Amino acid sequence: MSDVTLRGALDTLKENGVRITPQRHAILEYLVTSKSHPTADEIYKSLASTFPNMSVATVYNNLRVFQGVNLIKELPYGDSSSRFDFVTHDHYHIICTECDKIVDFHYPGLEEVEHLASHVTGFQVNAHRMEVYGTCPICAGNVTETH
Amino acid sequence: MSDVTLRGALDTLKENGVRITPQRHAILEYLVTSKSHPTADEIYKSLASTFPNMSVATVYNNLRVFQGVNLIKELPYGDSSSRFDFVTHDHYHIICTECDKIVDFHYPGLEEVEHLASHVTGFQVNAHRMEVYGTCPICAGNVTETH
DNA sequence: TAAACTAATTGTAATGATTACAAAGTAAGA
DNA sequence: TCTTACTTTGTAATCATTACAATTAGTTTA
Ligand SMILES: [Mn+2]
Ligand SMILES: [Mn+2]
Ligand SMILES: [Zn+2]
Ligand SMILES: [Zn+2]
Repeated sequence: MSDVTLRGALDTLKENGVRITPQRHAILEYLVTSKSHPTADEIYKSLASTFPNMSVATVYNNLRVFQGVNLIKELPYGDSSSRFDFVTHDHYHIICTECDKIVDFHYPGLEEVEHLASHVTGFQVNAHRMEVYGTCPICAGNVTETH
Repeated sequence: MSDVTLRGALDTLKENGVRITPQRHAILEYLVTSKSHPTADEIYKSLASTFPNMSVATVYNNLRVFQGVNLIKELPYGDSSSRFDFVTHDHYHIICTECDKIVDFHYPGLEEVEHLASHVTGFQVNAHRMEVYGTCPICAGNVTETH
């Protein structure tokens, strides 16, 4: 099924006239299959064995290309490096402030907030971002490690 | 009235055993009176005339001290520098993606999202962040400049 | 196909915000 | 006063990201 997702992503590139190079294919595949939210450096390091000569600049370049055609979203964080999320459907993130784990969750209906914000500020609204912070079950000690 | 706010902030420092140095007083005053969301560098530059010898490290150090006693909040952004918000009451931000203007707005009741997130992920929830992005009236050209 | 043009990658230097750290200064207590 | 902890300062280091020039690869044109 992530096979299908990858194929769809490659189609999107084609439709937008973006060449599918081996590097792009590999970066995209990594984003789709690793269901995590990797940093540019994580992608770079993970592909180093397959592409020993790939430049870190190539990773950044192509992450920007992918953002340009809405295949991925950047999650910028102030202190550390940005993380990248392959876009399937809209969702939010909850982040453990102890171990930095990021978990997806769904919540409907924050368009209401967008409307209100637009109404009281006069802005034209395009998007919003929302993140919940807390402690994950493992860090909270509520869960016995699997053995 | 921002006089009162500043005095309250200084009290908070005292209560927490944090010394009130001239630099701390000035940085805090700047945060309270400028109702904006300044960067560390903006604070540093604005106080340069009064404190020609103040180090930029002092600004960062004290911004962290103020965060420690919940007087201010950091708004980290991936690409550019963090902005700092003097904490009065809870509110959200709407940000113009053209000119980077930040405007406060209020919205009640996102505790519901926290609850749901906690329920579906098992996290203990502490906080959330939410920002709306769009185009401000001036950048959208809906407003004639004041003259 | 060869030449010409365009897009993509690479390597490396530069940028810029933030932090680390050591030295010097300042307040406070015994 | 002596001692200790706290604070500031100046500067070097860090680290993610970007800029840029050179090289390579792909595509179009003749
Ligand atoms: Mn996600
Ligand atoms: Mn604010
Ligand atoms: Zn955790
Ligand atoms: Zn604007």
